[in-house]
Amino acid sequence: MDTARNASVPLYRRVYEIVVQRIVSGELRPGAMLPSETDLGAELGVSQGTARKALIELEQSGVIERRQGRGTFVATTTPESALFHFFRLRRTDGTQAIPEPLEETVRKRRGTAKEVAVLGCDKGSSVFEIARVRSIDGRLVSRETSILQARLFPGIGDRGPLPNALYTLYQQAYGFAVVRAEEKLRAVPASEAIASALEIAEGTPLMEVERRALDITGRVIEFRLSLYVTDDLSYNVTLK
Amino acid sequence: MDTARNASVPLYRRVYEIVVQRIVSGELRPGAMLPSETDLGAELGVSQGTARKALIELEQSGVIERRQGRGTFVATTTPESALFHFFRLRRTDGTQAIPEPLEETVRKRRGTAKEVAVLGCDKGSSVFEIARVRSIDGRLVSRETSILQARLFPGIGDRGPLPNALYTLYQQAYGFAVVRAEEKLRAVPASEAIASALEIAEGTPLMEVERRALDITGRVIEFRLSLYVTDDLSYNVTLK
DNA sequence: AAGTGGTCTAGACCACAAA
DNA sequence: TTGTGGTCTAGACCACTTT
Repeated sequence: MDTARNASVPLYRRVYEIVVQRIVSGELRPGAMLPSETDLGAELGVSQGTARKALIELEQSGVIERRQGRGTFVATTTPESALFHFFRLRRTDGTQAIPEPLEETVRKRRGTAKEVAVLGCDKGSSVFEIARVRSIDGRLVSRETSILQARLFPGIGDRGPLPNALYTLYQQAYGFAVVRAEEKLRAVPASEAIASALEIAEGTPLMEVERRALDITGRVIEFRLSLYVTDDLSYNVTLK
Repeated sequence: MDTARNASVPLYRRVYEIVVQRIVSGELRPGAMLPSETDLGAELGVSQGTARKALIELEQSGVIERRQGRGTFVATTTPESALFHFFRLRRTDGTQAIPEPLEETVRKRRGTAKEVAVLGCDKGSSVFEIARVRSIDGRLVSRETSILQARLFPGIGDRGPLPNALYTLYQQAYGFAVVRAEEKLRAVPASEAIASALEIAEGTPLMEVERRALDITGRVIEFRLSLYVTDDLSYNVTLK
């Protein structure tokens, strides 16, 4: 911890950034165990308490997971957590609904102006478009369209059927862990195309969710537009 | 800190609960200054570091606010923070929209079965129903219906026009601070009554938000059903 | 100058999980 | 038994705000 000048940035913050760098660089992969508080502190020349504070903040950011007696590990996006953490639909009785993918198309094309702006890539860049229709309890409930930078996800179109939880695939096959998502929700009428895809009447109210999925560094990994039929379902949020 | 037995609950957690009790009991009112870390620790017989940990968690819960050099204060629901913290609508360009109340009716009646269940009061209890229509940028955008236990909000119907930010009123006039809200969102068609109230076509897709507003102790203070026109607006959320 | 929260240290002990 | 995270202490010093 002696290379950087002070600049009034707290020591524990530097420790935080160093650990993030190790994860981003691939030195620490998802699921890997971190050094203990004592060892990390010794290695970086800070006290155990300072290393601990950094680890606690990393845990609160969702970057790592800590378990008493076991150790500290780089957070893993399991299929379950990825699917349910960012999937907010519940049945009206409050129970978790499990969405099953039914149809899926993947194609590569040039990104629209909005898409490249959101993804932060150059104008004219290629993107992958993953479109899926999903059902819950045997009823068609959603159409989702995910846009990815083609440069970051080579060959994602040649893998055959994609898993239910795309975020697990992003992490395991491409090393991008989604830790945050920003969403904009609106109520919109079903267009003719959507209505036929979801077998509902044209004009049926749908919940439109525009999502930006971000990695540790704040980069937009995926830009997704979802449409949900909320007859028997609701989108649940807690504000604090 | 010597009265309670250990029971494996951390000391800082007890400090946390003691401070919450002082706020709930009215001993510490919103805006009041708390003792310093050192004084609080000395008073309760714990170290400054332990008192500090409790205060940090209280701050993360939104119960208190801390400012270096100034002190620690019971969180105040200002009209601005109350209005914007739990009001998630933004214009499509992302700028904050300011909702203006247009019409307002307050009436007292028996709570429905669902209402008394949500509010946790006895069957047949009286409730206040506050219905409001709001506009943004001169356009009608929402109809909100808030349900309150009449027992907890005496005379709220006799105050004349209510302020834009109801949560500030709840806190300042009745001592209930809303610190958390749980919401269920759906897309629904406008009924005939709603359509005429909001001057839109019947069947127009609306965003329906069912909110439970909770105080520190987790009690439901208000049960609110809102309907929003999301033509030019979106409901913004960040998932972490 | 005095008082506050913010950072950092060094060490002790407890609770939990795995070998 | 060993190693991990979790709690708690006592004290030092820094940064910020107010008087």
